[in-house]
Amino acid sequence: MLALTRKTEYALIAVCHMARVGDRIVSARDIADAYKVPLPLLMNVLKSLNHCGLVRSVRGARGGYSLAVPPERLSLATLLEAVEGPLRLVRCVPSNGESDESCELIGSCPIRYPVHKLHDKLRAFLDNFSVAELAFDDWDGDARHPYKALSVLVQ
Amino acid sequence: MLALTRKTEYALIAVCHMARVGDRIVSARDIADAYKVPLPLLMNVLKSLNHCGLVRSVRGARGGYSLAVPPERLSLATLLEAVEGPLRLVRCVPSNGESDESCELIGSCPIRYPVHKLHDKLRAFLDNFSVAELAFDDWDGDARHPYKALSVLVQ
DNA sequence: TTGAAATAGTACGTTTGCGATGCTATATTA
DNA sequence: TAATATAGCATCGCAAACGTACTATTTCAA
Repeated sequence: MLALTRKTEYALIAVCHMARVGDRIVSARDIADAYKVPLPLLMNVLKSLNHCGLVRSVRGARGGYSLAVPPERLSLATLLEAVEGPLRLVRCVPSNGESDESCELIGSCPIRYPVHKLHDKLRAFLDNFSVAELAFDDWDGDARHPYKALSVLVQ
Repeated sequence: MLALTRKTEYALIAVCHMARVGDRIVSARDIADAYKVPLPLLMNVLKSLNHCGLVRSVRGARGGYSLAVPPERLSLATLLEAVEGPLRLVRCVPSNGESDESCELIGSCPIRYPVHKLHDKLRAFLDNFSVAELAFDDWDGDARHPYKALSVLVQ
């Protein structure tokens, strides 16, 4: 439906939070409590992110997570693929050299080329949208805005 | 999963075909046969498009469909919404004045503003991508390309 | 006038993937 | 050694996507 999944929403929240606190280690519980995100789901997401090397994890008491990649260099495309798997607008796009899962129209599909072009444009769009852009957005000077308040709290 | 549904794929095929043949009326069967699209599903999609006024329908024998909007002025956003319903990247985006379905974080959500910004950018991207751009793409001069061949057939 | 072709509308069954939960194992700190 | 936190599974329910079916209506053409 061309919508983000909840996993991605949780990932965005977590990653933005980590971007804002810098190198400090934050536990999944901290994030879950702060943003009212269900803890078990958030943990699942963070496991995925860790598995892909986007965050570093520290086990044990006082453990937690921190970004393994500078937020300016972490694209939405990378984040999405870490959580939702290969990004493919339509099935016939061979994402990352994966299986074509060709739609039996292959070779004669009337929209194959243009749809691939569309896919590439969307991909480029997500490639160029960094987590930093999300986390450190300027809030048009509205000091009452919650993130503004948060950014003061956090550093 | 940030992917198009099959309904949308079928809609893209149908609409691109209609854009290429101009004002001629084509039946669902014609399109289904030409592109090996399952006829019943294609008909469902065309019904939706007709319901939204994007195509004109002619009933009865020799009936069929034709575009009701010039392809240059038919955006992907419009097409998507006709087939898949309101376009909302995340649930908390009140698309078209519809219900918020607020995520109980409303007012304190840390990524609300930036995600809305992302949503707006994606929206703009789809608003500015016309069906004509898909249907009449230049195929980099590859005359053997199937659409190229089709375009010769068709006008 | 009648049959064939085509769309209109709606309803229903099936499958898939997401959302959510639970459990055990492992590592670290106090 | 107890508490805290992540790692890695595995499973289950449900909503949405996917596909199918049926009847009604309209139009053309023989």
